[in-house]
Amino acid sequence: MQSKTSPEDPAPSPTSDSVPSELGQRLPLIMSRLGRSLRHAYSPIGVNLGQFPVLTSLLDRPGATVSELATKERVKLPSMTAVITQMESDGLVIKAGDAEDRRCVRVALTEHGRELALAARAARVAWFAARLNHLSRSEVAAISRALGALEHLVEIDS
Amino acid sequence: MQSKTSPEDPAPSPTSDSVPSELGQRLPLIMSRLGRSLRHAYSPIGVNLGQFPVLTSLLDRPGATVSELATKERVKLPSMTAVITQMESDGLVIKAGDAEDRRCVRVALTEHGRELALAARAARVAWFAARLNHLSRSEVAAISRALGALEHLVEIDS
DNA sequence: GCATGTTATTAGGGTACCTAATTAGATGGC
DNA sequence: GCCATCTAATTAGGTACCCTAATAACATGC
Repeated sequence: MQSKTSPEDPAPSPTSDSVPSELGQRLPLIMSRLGRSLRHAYSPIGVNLGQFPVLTSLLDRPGATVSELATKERVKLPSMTAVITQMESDGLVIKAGDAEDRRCVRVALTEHGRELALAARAARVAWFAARLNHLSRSEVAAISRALGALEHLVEIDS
Repeated sequence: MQSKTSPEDPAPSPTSDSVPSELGQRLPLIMSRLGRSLRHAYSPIGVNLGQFPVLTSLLDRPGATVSELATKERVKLPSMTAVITQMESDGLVIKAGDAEDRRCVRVALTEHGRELALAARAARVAWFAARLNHLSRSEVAAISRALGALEHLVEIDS
C-alpha cells in the first residue's frame, strides 16, 4: 500500500513516527465498527447500551454518585441522570441521599440489579468468547497484552 | 498497580481459560468509553460519526456500492442510504448507476469530498497522537501490535 | 415469461446523546 | 447572620444515529 519500509518487515519499529499515524487511522475505525457489532449483543440480555457499563461499575463501586458515573462513562450529567432514572424505575438500582453532602445522590444496585449485572456480564463474556474462537492464539495474546494500555488511553481526559 | 511482570507475578498464561473472560469484561467497556470520547472529536472537523468511515472507505475503494459500505460499517442498508443521501446533498459524494447491474448505485467522492476526507483523517490522527503522547513507548507498541488482531476481530460476522 | 432473489429507497419509530435553564445545597468572605 | 458564588442533580427541548417493515426496480433461473 503506502509502503516505505522494507517489504519483509511485517511490523515497523515502535519508535517510528508512522506508528501514531497508523493508530490514528485504524483504531477509531475499529472502535466504531466493533461498537456497532456490540450494540446488537446487548438487547438479548435485556440491558441496553447505556445501562450495562453502569451495572458493572456499581458491582465494583457501590454507592457511586451520579457525577462519578457520568465522568467514568464519558457522558454528561443529564445523560447519566436519565440512565439512572430509567434503571430505578426498572428496579435495578436505588438512589439514596448522602448524609454529609445532601446535594449528592448515591446509587446502589438492588438485589435484582445485582443478579442482572452478573447475568449480563456472563452473557457478554460468552458472546465475546465465541468471537475470540475465530482468532489465533497469538492474536488473542496480542489483544490481551494491549488491554492495560487501552484502558490507560481511555482514562486520558483530553 | 499491576503494571509490571515480576517473576512471581500470577499473570495467567495466554492459554488460560481466564483470558477470554478478561477480554470479554474489559474490552467492551473500553470500546464504549473510547467511542464516546471519539464522538467529541468529530464535530470540530465538520464531519459526523456516520460520515467519517464512509469518507475514508471511499478514499481506498472508489465506486463502492451502498450495500458494500453498509456491510463494511456494520449498519443496515437503509441506514447507509440515509448517510449517503445526506453526503450527496452536502456535495461530498456523487451517486452513479452501474451500467451492468442497474440495481446498484456506485458512490464516489467529489473533489470537495476528497479534500474533506483527507483533512478529516489528518485532524483525527492529530487528535489521536495528542492522546498517545500520554502513553509510554511500550504501551503504544502494545496497542500497535494488537491492531491486526482487532481488525480481524471486527471482520467476524457473528 | 413468471417466480424468486437482490439492491436500494421510503416511512415511521426508538435510543442515546447533547445544551441551556432551574432547583437545592455547600462554602467562603464580611 | 447573610449574601455571592460554586457544585450536584434534574428538567425541558432538540439532534444524531440506527432499526424494522413495506415498496419499487432490476436480475436470474426454470
